[in-house]
Amino acid sequence: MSNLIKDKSKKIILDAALSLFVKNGYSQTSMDDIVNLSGLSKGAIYHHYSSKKVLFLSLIDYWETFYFKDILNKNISDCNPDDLLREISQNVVIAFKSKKNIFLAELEFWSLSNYDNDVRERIKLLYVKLLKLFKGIVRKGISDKLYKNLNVDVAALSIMTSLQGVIWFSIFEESTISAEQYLNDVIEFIIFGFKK
Amino acid sequence: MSNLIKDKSKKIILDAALSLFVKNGYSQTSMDDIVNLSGLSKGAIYHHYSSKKVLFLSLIDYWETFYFKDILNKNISDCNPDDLLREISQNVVIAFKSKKNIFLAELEFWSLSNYDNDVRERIKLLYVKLLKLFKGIVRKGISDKLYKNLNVDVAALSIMTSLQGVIWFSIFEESTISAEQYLNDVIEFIIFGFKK
DNA sequence: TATAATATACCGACTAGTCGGTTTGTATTT
DNA sequence: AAATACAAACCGACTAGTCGGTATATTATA
Repeated sequence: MSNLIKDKSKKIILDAALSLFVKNGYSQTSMDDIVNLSGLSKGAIYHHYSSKKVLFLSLIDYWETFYFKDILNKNISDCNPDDLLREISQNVVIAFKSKKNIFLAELEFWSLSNYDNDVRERIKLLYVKLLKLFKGIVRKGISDKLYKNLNVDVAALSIMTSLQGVIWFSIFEESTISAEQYLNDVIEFIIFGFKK
Repeated sequence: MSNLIKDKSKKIILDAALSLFVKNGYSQTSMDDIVNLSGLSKGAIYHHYSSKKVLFLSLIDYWETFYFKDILNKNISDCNPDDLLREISQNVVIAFKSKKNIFLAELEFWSLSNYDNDVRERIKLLYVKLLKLFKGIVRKGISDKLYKNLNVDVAALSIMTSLQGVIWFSIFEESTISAEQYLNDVIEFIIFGFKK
């Protein structure tokens, strides 16, 4: 059978698994749930993924390419750091508006990272990539004499935690302020703080 | 039987449950695990807590009084906003150093909030309290002409997300920077950003 | 004060059901 | 014919919650 059809089945399984894991959590989702939602059989799922955990780990890859490709592929060298940070923030806004699930998935990844080494190591990789990007931007800002002599590590972590604040919005909807407003304001706030 | 002995048993159960939920997660912790660690019987646990979920919800109260009492009882009126923010940050540092579990528990609470309304409403209460405190501090800073005319909601959320950044450290230990250093720096960074 | 009556705290075997994973079988493609 | 892709019945380990019963403490009564 062609790779296309094979990949199609895999995609069906991943889509079903992602939506169920996000909606009900990893442990509260049974393989039978995934069987029912995907329309495929248990045999089919175990043919493609050797265990529930392997399926979950594959989901992280799937999720990363789906969501983070826009952010991780930014080119630092020929860009204004301020605008790049605004752009990244906008990417998060767009992602939040179109697929709130993305951040709920991230929360699930965090949670499992706490008691599973394989998941933690996999997620760690992602944050190393993200922090590397943020550090690069901050360094460019400093060498361009745009930002003051910041502690690059702390600055990068501040960007990350601020952006990750949207997770909060994806769980606890707050009426007085929208996630978009928060992100737009907080990134300006950070940029201001970075300035000389 | 005296309330003292009754409360002692409850405390034993809560301590056992907290450490297990944090270590292995809610779903991955069985009532039998709690039976074994606490040394009490299943009957005893179900005598005090009608279900696993009720036990978990009680744990949130237990956790809140244990960790957040120092922070939530701050008095705003007669204090310098800058110093109060530093003090709160220090409370978080101390909590992190003495009991990393606190933040892993918070992560577990977040995760379950995602797919359980009762848990979400309970946790929401906590964040409303926290945000109210932060908003009060920011408002004081503004009226004291210490801070610029900030959007109070965004500023409060920025404080919260920055402090919650320590959760990241409790899962992914990063060698280049410590949680303490992060917290100390990020609170100064925020205070600086608030200034006129 | 002694005793009876009741309420609370606790024990642990048991049950009904769930879930991850296996096995066996079939259809399709190469 | 061999390998791949899938179907579905099945298995054994595990789990939340129950229940009949015991022990201990508190209150009522004589």
